Amino acid sequence: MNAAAPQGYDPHAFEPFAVTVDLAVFTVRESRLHVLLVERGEDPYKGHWALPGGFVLPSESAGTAARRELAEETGLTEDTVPSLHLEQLGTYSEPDRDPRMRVVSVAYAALVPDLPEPRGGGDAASAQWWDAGRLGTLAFDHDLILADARARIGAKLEYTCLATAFCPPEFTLGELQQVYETVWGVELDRPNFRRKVLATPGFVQAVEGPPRRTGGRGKPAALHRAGAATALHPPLLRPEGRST
Amino acid sequence: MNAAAPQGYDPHAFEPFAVTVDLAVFTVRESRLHVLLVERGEDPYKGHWALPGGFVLPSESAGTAARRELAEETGLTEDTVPSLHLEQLGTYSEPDRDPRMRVVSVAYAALVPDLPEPRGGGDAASAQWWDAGRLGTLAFDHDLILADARARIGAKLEYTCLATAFCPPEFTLGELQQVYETVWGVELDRPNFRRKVLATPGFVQAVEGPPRRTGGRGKPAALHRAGAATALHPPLLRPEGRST
DNA sequence: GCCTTTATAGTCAGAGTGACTATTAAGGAG
DNA sequence: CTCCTTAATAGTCACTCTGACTATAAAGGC
Repeated sequence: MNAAAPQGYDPHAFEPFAVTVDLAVFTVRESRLHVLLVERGEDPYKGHWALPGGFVLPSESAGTAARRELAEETGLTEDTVPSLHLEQLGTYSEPDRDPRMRVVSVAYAALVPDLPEPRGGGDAASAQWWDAGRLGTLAFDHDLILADARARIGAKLEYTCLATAFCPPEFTLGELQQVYETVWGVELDRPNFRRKVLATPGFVQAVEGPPRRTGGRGKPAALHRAGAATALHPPLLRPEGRST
Repeated sequence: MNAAAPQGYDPHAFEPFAVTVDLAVFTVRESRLHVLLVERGEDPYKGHWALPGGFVLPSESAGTAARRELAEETGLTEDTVPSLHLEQLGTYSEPDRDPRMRVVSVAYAALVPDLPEPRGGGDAASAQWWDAGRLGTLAFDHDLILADARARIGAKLEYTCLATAFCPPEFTLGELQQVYETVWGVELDRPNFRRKVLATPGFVQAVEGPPRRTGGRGKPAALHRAGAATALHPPLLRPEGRST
């Protein structure tokens, strides 16, 4: 049995699907990984929390739709969003994943710095940050998507410079280390982390001048910006085993 | 502008899409990376070569459809296919990627050992292996998909035990090294490669008994099987830079 | 001033790797 | 049968990177 001759299909013989995007938007707040969720107002799963998302419009690619949804849900202006890291995770297509109809969803993971509060331009009045470690059961297959997203992000921190996406434009190495410790759920040795980051060309660049960090106690830290590099070579491996 | 209230969509307000799967099926033949392609018999791109693929049926997930197509195109029996490595690459959804209609395609990469010849059970009479290094322009956005697939496979060889998927059930370390060299396009030092593979628990396991490889000249090599491990820790990094 | 906290500098041993050299065991040519 | 070639396997050595520490510097709180 075959759906059609290879690529030589009849334009009228296709099955209609709805295509949506779902977003796993992560941030680090108070040393905890947080995810942006929206509360469902209708059945199915009324009252449950779900990943934000929506339909892919006829004129959009899935990536464009994801970026649009991200802007709406976070309340960020359209000119801030392009700088955010948005990454396609995978596509979820089990026939029964939505009880009402056949919906195929392209999942994206987004990494944002600690934002004020979600409510902004979008109509997602009930959007809210949740501690990713203390979640109940989400709607649809969003538990699975979220688990995949966390695994992917954790793995990507190992061999890319992605961690800076969680930080504000200027940050200290201590803050960057916090990102790793929070996402991986481990503690890292501070001098070793510092040595590794500084030894990787293009990971971070020191901000000139004597400006230093205020706020807490202890010696002020030098500020850094994200560098031009995207890959980490050799990688910064997690203490224990791996995932993937 | 928003496609719908977050997840609270009207079942009738969706846009219809066709959903297909495209497969990048790789193998290593004669020290060259090969891809399985099919020739298009109809416009658009009539006469061009394309990745095999087809529609996702109403009762299937994309993964199920990909596995079905893989069985059809390679002519492998249904009971062999489950053991093959099949991995979701990503979803391609540019609005104009198919000139006839809106088609969203979920791409998969498959790794198979060197098979006799594709033609088998399927109706893909024109399926054929092509040297991945000497390809013309493919139909649709399949050049992009194929490039992404090669990048993904190359990266995965670094930190997973995936290379054994290209090998027959029993193989020599030299054959395994060939896989790395072919996919990465580099030469590796034989003793070092051997040391690394044997030092990774669960990567390969020696086949008992004195049986040894016949065929070529030179000292016979011990045979191995794929081990239980899936991750490579620490990774086997490519000599030069990275991709991703 | 003294203690606490955090940033930064530096040390040292062990694991892992790249670049080699050496040895063993086959087939093929004379 | 030998010698030569080829490929597998064993072993060496230096260098890099990392984990585990120790030490110093610079802030705030008391």
